[in-house]
Amino acid sequence: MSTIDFAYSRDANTKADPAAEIHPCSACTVRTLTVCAALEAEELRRLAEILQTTRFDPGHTVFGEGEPAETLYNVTSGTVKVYKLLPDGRRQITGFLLPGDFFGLSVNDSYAYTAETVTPVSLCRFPRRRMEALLDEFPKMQRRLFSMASNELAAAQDQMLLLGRKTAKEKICSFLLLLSQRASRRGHKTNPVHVPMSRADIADYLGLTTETVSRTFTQLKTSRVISLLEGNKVQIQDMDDLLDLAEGA
Amino acid sequence: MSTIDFAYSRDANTKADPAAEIHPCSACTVRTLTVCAALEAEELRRLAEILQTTRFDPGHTVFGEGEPAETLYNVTSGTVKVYKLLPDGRRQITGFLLPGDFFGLSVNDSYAYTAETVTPVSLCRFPRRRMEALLDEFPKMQRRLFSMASNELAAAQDQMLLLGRKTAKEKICSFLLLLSQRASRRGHKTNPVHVPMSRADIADYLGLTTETVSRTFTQLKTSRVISLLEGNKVQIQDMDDLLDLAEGA
DNA sequence: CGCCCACCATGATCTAGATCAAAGAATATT
DNA sequence: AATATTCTTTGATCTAGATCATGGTGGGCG
Repeated sequence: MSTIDFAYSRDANTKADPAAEIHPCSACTVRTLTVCAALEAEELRRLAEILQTTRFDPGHTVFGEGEPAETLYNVTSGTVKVYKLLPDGRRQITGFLLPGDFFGLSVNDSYAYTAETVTPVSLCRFPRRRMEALLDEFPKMQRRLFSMASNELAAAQDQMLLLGRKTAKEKICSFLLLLSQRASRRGHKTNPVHVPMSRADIADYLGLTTETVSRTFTQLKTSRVISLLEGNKVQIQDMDDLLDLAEGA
Repeated sequence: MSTIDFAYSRDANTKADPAAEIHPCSACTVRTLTVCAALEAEELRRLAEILQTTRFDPGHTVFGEGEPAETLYNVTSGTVKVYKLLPDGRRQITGFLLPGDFFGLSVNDSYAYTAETVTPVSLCRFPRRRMEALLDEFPKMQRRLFSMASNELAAAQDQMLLLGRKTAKEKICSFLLLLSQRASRRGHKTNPVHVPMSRADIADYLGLTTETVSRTFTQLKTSRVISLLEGNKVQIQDMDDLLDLAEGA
């Protein structure tokens, strides 16, 4: 959910084992190194000790809303969606997690949302109790975590503005812009931007229906704002155009 | 934005001076005491030193989006709204702050939203730099702040579900329920619940128009779910009813 | 006391986006 | 290669809530 600047950005290309197999996670250790940039060698060694990586297929539920929150996750590769449901099945996706993002943090004892993989995903697991112990020992990590939560909060407020007040077209443009910006922060190319999630997922993220998402994409394509490329890529024709469209300016 | 459980809950009834007058804030010191429950006497003394209280009239802008974030605020009495604007003036209120709530925290150097008073308000000010220094010294405060941010994040996700997927009726019912719950957590009576903000503010919080808010209130009144009392109070007839209506169950 | 002005309610109408329906297009399965 | 399955696009229609318009109401102030 939170995006962090990493000194490096390539993901672990370890041809990892099928779902649920577990092994130590060296890539994530490096990530964590950056997260806790100021940590001492000893502290890093201790952190690395508790890290494990797991690989999941698309459509796998990592954890469900209400389950006891025993693990903090970091995305090593792939995309994860987190969402909340209403009793009748209406769904709101509250975030897409990309490599480098953390999720599963909870101050209560249970998860407040469901987390599900969108693509094949590698996750680095931080057992909650051991993580908390580390936090007590190393205030710098605490601080970093707080700053991550604050960033997420700011993003959440942007999303509220989007959900409450933007039109369908503005929502789609904002979404593409967001993906592009996040790609840039992770050191990937921002244009064309990779859109790994389905129309239905985009709809549930933006408070729309799949039909409206689809129609809006064709509309943007027709008016030469974007073009749709092979492999779920979207080419943005004019970034400034898109920026204006995203804010209704 | 965040709600915290306080050992005590009555607000400072000090007949304070007109807008912008400043004096030491003893009530807030007590609040902060609870926030940092585990702090030592010396730590508390240091905190009390940096606190100041200011009183504002309704409709006063405490700070605007984009201004340098130099102060963290705690609501001593009254109600504050925080919102974001689109270039053409569309507004999304992202939260109402009640006594005990903090706002104005920013990891960046500028505020991400505008904060404006709804009722007469007393605010306790925490200068940012001195606050940060204290946080460095006392990790427990850092921890408490993190937990507050996490709670706010969970609330933000609930609000996204509301904005993206709920009907007007469900939104209004959820809103009343939220006010009631927050009143309860602050040790006030939960029914009838005090609704200090205008229809327009409620509309901008729920992603509706004033007309729809008004219509929905009368609709709920007609169907005997609530009744509107004197002094901006709303009597909830059946709490369970309301809870079902809020989730579309 | 009564006038004003901002808030609130309610009616009439409109429309963005939902819903319903069905035909392509892509991907997986046998 | 043929077939099932799921995702996407597009069309036709409907509707919740927006917009436009107007009158009611209550609290502040001369």
